[in-house]
Amino acid sequence: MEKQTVTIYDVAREAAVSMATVSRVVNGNPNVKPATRKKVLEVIDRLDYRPNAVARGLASKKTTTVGVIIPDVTNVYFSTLARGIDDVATMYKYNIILANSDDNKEKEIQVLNTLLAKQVDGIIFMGNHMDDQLREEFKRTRTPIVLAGSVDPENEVESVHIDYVAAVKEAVRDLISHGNDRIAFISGPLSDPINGEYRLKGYKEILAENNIEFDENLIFETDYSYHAGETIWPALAAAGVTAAYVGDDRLAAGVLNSALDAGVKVPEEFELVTSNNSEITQMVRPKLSSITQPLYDIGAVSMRYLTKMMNKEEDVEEDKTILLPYGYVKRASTK
Amino acid sequence: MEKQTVTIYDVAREAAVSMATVSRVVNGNPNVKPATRKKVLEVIDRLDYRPNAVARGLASKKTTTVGVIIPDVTNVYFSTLARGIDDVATMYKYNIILANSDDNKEKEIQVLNTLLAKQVDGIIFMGNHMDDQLREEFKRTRTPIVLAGSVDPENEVESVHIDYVAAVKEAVRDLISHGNDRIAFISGPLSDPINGEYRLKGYKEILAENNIEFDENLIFETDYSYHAGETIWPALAAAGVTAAYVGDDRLAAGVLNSALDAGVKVPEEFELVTSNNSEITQMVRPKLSSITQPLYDIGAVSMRYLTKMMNKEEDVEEDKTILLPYGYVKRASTK
DNA sequence: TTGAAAGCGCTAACAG
DNA sequence: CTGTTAGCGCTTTCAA
Repeated sequence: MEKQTVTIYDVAREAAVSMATVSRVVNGNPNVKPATRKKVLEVIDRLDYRPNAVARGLASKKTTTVGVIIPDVTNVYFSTLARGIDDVATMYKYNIILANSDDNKEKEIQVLNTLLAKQVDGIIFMGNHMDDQLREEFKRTRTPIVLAGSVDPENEVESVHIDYVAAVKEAVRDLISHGNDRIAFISGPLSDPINGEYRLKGYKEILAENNIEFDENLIFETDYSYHAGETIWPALAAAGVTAAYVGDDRLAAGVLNSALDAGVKVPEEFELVTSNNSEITQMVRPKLSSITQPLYDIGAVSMRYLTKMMNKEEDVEEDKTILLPYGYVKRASTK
Repeated sequence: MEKQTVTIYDVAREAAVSMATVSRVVNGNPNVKPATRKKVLEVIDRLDYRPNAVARGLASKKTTTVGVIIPDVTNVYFSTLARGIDDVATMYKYNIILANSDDNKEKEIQVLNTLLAKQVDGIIFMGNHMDDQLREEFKRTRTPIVLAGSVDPENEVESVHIDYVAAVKEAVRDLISHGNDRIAFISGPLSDPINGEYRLKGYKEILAENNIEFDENLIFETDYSYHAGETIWPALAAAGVTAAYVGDDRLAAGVLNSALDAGVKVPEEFELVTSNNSEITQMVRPKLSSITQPLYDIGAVSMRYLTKMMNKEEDVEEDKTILLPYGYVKRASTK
């Protein structure tokens, strides 16, 4: 039992054909006489030959692997996207190199470069903020890139996500319809376009449509953690809030428990809706009303989109951004 | 802007040195005169040269990427392990190819083979059951493999995890100390050694030590989902259970809510402890008492262990399994 | 300290 | 339908 590395050459010799022929049968090229194919296949089986993907990649300039940049796998929002990505990647015979970026600019760029060095055929990027530097890096490469569940305000790089503005409007509209007029907007960093531009825009719009004055004191900017929400109630109470829209489920669970632990009745005295409809929304009591997003599908569609770009398929979308449908489910955290 | 692929050859020409020299500076080989190194570095920078990792891999037979087989990234238990793995992988300049297996034997084997075809330098496997077939596949390859948070009952392949038997004993002991003598054991498939062998063993042992007769009707075998727990209360009630040990947090959240929704008082009428101390345990009310496992560390240590094996370091552990410390935190779900 | 040259294992024209 | 022949871009002896 030694460093037995069976190569295509060994197979060719044993089968008494050329390497080219072996290559053909391995790659399913139809131009091979059935008899020879059978013979080669037998030898491959007998020798337990396994094509070396690295050599293949070097020769063909295709690695059948795509890079996936993710802020943190540990966050269900992203891991769900990742699952969708991996599933369709597998479907199309691709593998995924997963790299955590912590949403950190330096890491993102550095990871991007090592992915490129590894010659990935494409890249799926998930992140909360796309800035100019990153956009520049993206433009420097000819490797296709698509953003999954993330937005590029400049709309220069292809992306797939939901219509955040409309979704937030729908959620807040529900709150307004119950008579609330002091509704908190609680989200992660407003510097993330998804919060500061889209969601906030939806929030403001629906307020305006209902003649409710926008009050800056009702905007609560935190991070995405459960912990951030856990201690927020006093601030909400001080602002005279009776309802809240929250941009992240874990954060929402924190907000909910924070209110509950303070003796507040939900939804009687305080209503809240969250944004991702992850399992968490149903594990807490009362269950959380939430915007629903087809996270798995966003990942899946992103990857599908990427395959089209990698194969230079003709029918790539005219528009660079694909919008998937969102929904809204009412549960016990709202009246 | 064309297919500009700058190769090591271009750099060599521009810098008026040989490819070998360029290779040396790129790889930090000390045998290069500072002056030449500087010159080469300048050209590299000017040409924006980026070494092709695939070519490198073919020539050196090292890809600096490791394969990670995971049942489902979407599960925090595993994604936390994965995060630990990725972080130390990055630290050691490795990248990770992440592949979901759904705990499915065929997929596992198939994924293993494509990983091997891609010439990964090592593999980290996470899965609930190691069977003979898989073990055979593992033994066929010379690529180092370590199990993270998973066990090989035969102890033939290296692994890192906690002492499940002892951990369960501690958790159940707490329940017993509160006077409970009809304690349910709720877990995923008993065919998974971690449940059927280790945890169950701990459960039986501590029962025996306290002269409590083992009752098979108190064993509830389900899957790992939240949903599975959500409907379990009637069965528990029928069995006259007053406490339960649960093998998975999501499952535990389901069990808890199932009891709560049936009007049962926790912990007054029903106590329960769970196993992974994920964030979920603190999001539900009452918060769940739980065994604590250093999940991130298990991932990190696994990867560190793997690097040692890949570098054939001398001081690889004598024993094939590394046990990390566990803990137990009491919260409101137990008296 | 540096260079020449032989591969690594496979694909992809190009002939035949 | 099959074989020949170049590489793909880099590492790695072996000499110098």
